[in-house]
Amino acid sequence: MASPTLSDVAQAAGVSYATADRVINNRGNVAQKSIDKVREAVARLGYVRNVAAANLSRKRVYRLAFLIPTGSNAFFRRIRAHILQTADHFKADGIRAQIVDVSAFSAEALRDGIVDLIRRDFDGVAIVGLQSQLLETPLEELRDQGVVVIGLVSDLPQGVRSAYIGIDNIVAGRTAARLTGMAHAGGPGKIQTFVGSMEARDHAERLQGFCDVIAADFPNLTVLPPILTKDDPSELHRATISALSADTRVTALYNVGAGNRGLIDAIGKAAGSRPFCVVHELVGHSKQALTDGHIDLVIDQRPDVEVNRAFAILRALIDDRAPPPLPDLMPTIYVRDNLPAETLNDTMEA
Amino acid sequence: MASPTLSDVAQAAGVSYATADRVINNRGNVAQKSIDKVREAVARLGYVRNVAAANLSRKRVYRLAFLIPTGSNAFFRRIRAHILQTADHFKADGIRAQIVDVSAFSAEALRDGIVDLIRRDFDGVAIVGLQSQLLETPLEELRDQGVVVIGLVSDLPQGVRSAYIGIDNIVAGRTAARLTGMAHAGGPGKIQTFVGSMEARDHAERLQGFCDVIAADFPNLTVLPPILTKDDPSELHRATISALSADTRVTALYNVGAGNRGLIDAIGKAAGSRPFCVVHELVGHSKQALTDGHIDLVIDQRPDVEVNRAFAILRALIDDRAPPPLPDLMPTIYVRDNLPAETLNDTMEA
DNA sequence: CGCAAAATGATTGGCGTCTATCAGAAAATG
DNA sequence: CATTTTCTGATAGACGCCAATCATTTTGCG
Repeated sequence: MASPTLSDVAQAAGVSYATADRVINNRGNVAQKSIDKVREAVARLGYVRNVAAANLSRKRVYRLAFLIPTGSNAFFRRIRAHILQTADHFKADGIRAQIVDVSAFSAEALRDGIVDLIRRDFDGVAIVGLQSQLLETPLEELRDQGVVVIGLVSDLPQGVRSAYIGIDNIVAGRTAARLTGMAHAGGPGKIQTFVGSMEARDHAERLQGFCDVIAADFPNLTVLPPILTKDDPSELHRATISALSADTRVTALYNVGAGNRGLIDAIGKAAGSRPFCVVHELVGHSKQALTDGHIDLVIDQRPDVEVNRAFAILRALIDDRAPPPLPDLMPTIYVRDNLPAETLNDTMEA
Repeated sequence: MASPTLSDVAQAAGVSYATADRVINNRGNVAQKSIDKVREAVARLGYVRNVAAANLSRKRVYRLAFLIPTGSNAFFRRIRAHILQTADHFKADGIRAQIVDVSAFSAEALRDGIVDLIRRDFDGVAIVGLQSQLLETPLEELRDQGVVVIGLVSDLPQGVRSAYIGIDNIVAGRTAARLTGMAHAGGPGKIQTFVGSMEARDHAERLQGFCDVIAADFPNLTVLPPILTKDDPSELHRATISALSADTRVTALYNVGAGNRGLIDAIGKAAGSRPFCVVHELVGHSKQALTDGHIDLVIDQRPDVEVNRAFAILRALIDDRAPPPLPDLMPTIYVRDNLPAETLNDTMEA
């Protein structure tokens, strides 16, 4: 009934513990015949290495770093809170995780942040990345030191990271479009879009996906050229007001980027009926706006799920074993009725 | 830099290892003064018990059972696959999980299944439950043996389980209604609903939530009385055809229960434009129907997430410690654009 | 004060694995 | 065949914690 140990395996295979150990840890200097005997015994007994004992014995400590942009962005505050909370829980499993601040969206700053990591002896790092060649050399250096690197939320140059954890932003845009299209019930419409910056890859991809679906499946709708907002709430506020008051009746608004507070305020103050509104990321104010009926949909990338995955994947990569079965990550649709219970979001509001 | 051990704590507190151990394991026979000293040292050093070492030492084995209804239901096949996969992964952590079959939706059979568990020495069980008083006595007996019991997907009588892991079906129904309402864009409409059985609590709750939202926020829409289908695909097939051909133009279909294959077939064969269609649970055929454009939305309860949670919560309850931070569980909305990548679902199709 | 009760210290033998060492046996080599 | 090379066995000390024992000290109380 009890799980077989490596001693049991050795005995069953008719070899010594030392030989069995040599086999399962690939230490070499073992005859093929012995390897086969041990493998057979492992299979027969259903031996599985006890990771608790293994980690204890080899004093495994996972030192993880999360490179996260600074700034007051509500979304990244959410990410940070999740990381800290998860890190706290995993302390008992020998995992130390810390957040390293990088100034937001500057390739140079990010490169410097990565260079700093090199001397700090981590086992794995998760980075909110950028597509910049500046990062490639330092990331290669990190990797050469045996540090596992993954992209989080926003991808790194593909050659130098072991995994990317984040949603597909084309899918996110397509999803927004599908629902916006549905909400027109076959009638005509004009959709005003807002982007923070067309250089931001996620923004561009979302807009791309959005336009693709509208063009393909909703010929009755037209997508107006995006208004640039720099993710700045006051810019959005202004742009929203002008979109609402334009003669050409806009039937829907879709903000690809951040700064939703401005959009929401503008809508909240506007009189009469409003267009169908879709934004990204569920945070304090977007959630409130859903509840209040100021907006209709929020497409969220579930940073909590992403952080969970990041921890699990980092651990798996460091141990060089298969990650546990984890929920898939995809853009999640919130309406006012399926909002998650209050957890972190409220405390985030401040 | 290295984590403090209990010996370090004892030393820092100026007591012996034995006393420190007595404190952190609540063994009693310790003076308050010593307790305080140890607590202070723990806080000061940031001591966290090494669970790997602890579990190793106490030979912790988590024996878990999942009581799952038998039958060819695609949803439960999905659940089973996830359980087996997760169980396999956690073998290395000293977790043995097995699935125990119960014949579907019979309170008597479920009671017998629970009674069988009593003699089988599990540490925790997750049960796809029913609201039946029949279950209370055997569940109490289980609990008295120190077995942790949680409800999964469908709740148990509340007094006798430690947690429930599943979505709120009222929320699920409300979500379906919100989107169905949106899809009418303010125009008039008639919605045909289908339920498996009004005795099934989840069905009743979904319908309830659905009707509530339509009544409150979409006065232009009417919900037709539900058609009973017993979750039988051929019943649904028939009912769908008649709903589609009725003189009174139906603008939306909402199936609260299972048997979607019949509904999908009927729609696929129908000519011309079809009503807006919403169903529950993403499985092989509902996913295909979304992709093919036969239906518009699938509300899913993410059984993979549920199973993940079940394992984590059971472990936490057995160890009497806080569960790890986990993603919230809520009805998830799928359109054809945000479908998860293929994992289990395909193999499930057979 | 004296005695029982309560509290503490000191210590031990695991748990299953890793890592290392060393002697001895088997196999390959010329 | 002797000699080298390759392989094997036996063993031991960690890792951090648990559970238990036993001797000793401190405390409370009459």
